[in-house]
Amino acid sequence: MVLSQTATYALRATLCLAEAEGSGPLRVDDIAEALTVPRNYLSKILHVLARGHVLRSTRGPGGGFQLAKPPEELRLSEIIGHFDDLPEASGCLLGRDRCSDDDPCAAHDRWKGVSASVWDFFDDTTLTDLLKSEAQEA
Amino acid sequence: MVLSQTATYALRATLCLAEAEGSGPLRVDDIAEALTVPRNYLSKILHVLARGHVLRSTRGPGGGFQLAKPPEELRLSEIIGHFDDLPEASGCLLGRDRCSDDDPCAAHDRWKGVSASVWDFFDDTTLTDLLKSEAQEA
DNA sequence: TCTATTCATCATATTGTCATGATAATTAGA
DNA sequence: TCTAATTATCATGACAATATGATGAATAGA
Repeated sequence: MVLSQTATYALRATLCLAEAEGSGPLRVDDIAEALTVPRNYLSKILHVLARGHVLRSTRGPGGGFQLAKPPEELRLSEIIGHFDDLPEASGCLLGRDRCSDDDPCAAHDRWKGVSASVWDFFDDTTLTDLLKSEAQEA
Repeated sequence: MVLSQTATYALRATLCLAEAEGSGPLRVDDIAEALTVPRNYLSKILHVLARGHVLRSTRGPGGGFQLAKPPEELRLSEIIGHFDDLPEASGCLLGRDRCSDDDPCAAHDRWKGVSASVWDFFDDTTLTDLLKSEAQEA
């Protein structure tokens, strides 16, 4: 997989919260059930996103998780970046510590463009973009 | 990192063997030292590549590893595919079991093109392509 | 203030990746 | 045939990612 299991869960959960935008917080239990994802594990993931100001959490009755900002402002990179190294940060394809235009590895020139297109995807796409695609289905 | 440590070692090792193309087999010890990579671990990796007909191994004095075919015919996908799931095979960004044009996830349409460009890179680039880039360096 | 609800956190288990060290099997050449 | 060289394989360990279960802390509402 391109993304870790953890990042995938995070993405699906925020997408789920984006769909429910405006109708109050969702409980971990409900999200976990909707996504068929381990409850406590998801809880920790959502907690990370809350600490990272992607979500807001409220405890007690009626509590749960909500998006911290409108879905059209939430880029996939903001979500995934809390769990996986994004291509931009993941550096050299051949694992060199430093690899730049000035000091390139054998793959640098060819890999650079591909790597950038992946980064651009994660950084340009918002939750709203994904919701739109979903709405277009069928 | 995009590639696992293991796949990175495999790629660097085959690149090393491509450079030495024609001058007889290289020993694991020498490759491991040249790449600063754990010896026994690399041994296992090279063994996998030999089983996968990417390399040929010969035991005993004067033995070692060589490419099983000329470097211009060896695509990165053939090497990496023995260790990592390539984007083509890694499926849905959101981790769905099945995700296709007919039954797409929310990210499918937008991710498809990016994913394909990554796959194309690994499947179109040969060891010779990388050696050429290296030669162009300063 | 009490209680039920809900997130937060801790302790632990499981699995896969990365890595090391020791030994077996094969082979070229003396 | 013997020996040294070299890959092949086995046993094991460290560590991170994934996952489970139990308990703590905060809060809305009675």
